[in-house]
Amino acid sequence: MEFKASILVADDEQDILEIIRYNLEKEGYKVYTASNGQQAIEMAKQVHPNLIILDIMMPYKTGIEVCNILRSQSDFNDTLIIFLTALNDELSHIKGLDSGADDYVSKPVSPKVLVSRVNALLRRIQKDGENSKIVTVGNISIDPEKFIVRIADEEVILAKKEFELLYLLASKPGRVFLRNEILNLVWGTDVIVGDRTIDVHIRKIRQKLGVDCVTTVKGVGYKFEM
Amino acid sequence: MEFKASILVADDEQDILEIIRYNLEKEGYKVYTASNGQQAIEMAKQVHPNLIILDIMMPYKTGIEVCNILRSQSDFNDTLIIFLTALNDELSHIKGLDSGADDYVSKPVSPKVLVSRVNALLRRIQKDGENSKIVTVGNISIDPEKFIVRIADEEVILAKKEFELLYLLASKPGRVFLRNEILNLVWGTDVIVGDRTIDVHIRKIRQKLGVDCVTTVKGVGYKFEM
DNA sequence: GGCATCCTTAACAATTTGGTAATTGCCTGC
DNA sequence: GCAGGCAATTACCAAATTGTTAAGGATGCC
Repeated sequence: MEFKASILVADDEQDILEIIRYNLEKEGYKVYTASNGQQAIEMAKQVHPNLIILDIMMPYKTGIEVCNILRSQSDFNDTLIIFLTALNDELSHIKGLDSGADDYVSKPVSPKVLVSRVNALLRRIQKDGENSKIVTVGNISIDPEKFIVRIADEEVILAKKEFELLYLLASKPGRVFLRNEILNLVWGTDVIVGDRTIDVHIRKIRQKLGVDCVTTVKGVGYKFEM
Repeated sequence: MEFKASILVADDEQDILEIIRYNLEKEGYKVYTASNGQQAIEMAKQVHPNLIILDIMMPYKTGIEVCNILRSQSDFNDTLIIFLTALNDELSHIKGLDSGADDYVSKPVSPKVLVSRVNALLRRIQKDGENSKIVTVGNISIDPEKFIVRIADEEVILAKKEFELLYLLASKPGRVFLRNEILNLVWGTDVIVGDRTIDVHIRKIRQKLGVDCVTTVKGVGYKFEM
């Protein structure tokens, strides 16, 4: 990934927009902007940013309205939202947070403070990405960076697709992945492969690993378990 | 779980500690307290709270020191930290957030605002728990993600239709499902199957589970109960 | 170019599942 | 006690699903 994360900033004051953009880009974020509530919603749907900074007082739709609309869509469950506002009264502070925002910052705010808060919020989701490294289940460990699978310190070489498939299953041991899920997550949505393809790869994995850790759930999918 | 989440509050002013405790407990949180930095660390290691509220100015160890110590241990990777302080200058604000805290609140702060911020932070981790659609009734647990039925830790393997049927019944224990309802919900409206089909599946479930938890309501339907 | 590996597909075997029909058993009302 | 209605049981078959194997095209590496 080229950028640390993507951020959508919505404010009707052009100056503020630019100041924030400058500071966030300096930190390595990809920044999108919108200058009113309606535009913010449209932009959010298009670019699906990791975090959205919303001014509350905006034309067409207030930040709170935007927040409510986005929060009602499951696509934006994981999107972080920060309110930015000149209102400093306690009530709107609470209202903002309770409407599903993750943070609330009062204007005037120094760019540095804002950046710090953005970093603090994004630190959590970034960690998830980083952590998805080595998976260890029982005496099997899978290292996606080194592309190595080890069973009791014995290295096993898997082909790319086999590896991706195994890694997916092992990332949530016990959980059943539907054939469709597997296709989407390993092959992607735009590639169409025959039904037997998955089976053949599963077979090779089972064969190469020697251990029986991939279980078939007929009519449903496959799962990884020791 | 009895409590929504557990929170450790560390502050050297007893009054503040009590006010915060009162307000958080009112919200349904389990609250632990510590009155200096050292104590906060010890307490954190013992109770592993979901969130820690740290006053910055404390004897023995400042909040920032506590934060750094805890953050350096992987056990506390997922622990949320909020700084609470009278210092309102920008520098400590940034320093606090950059040292790995998740939020920073300046004193004097109204309890309501603090509670809102706590809620906002915890909302994210609580969601993870909700996702588990595991149904548990008595000593039977049904996990649709892992496609597993457990009776007193004994795994039972059910076929797809059997599983779906059992999951439906168990999702509302005690409630009677009409044969028609069952057909619609498990088989769908467009598939037509004979009347005896349900019985046969029910029989297989009873047989495999070994426990008599599916009750027939003659002329009406079936229900799940222990 | 030649070789090896990987990915996919096709064909067939093996297995499991879901559904049906026939029979039996149980309860209820008469 | 008997008939009727409904559910339980059993055995069986067809359909759906997966396992296995082999083969061909694609790709990359000497």
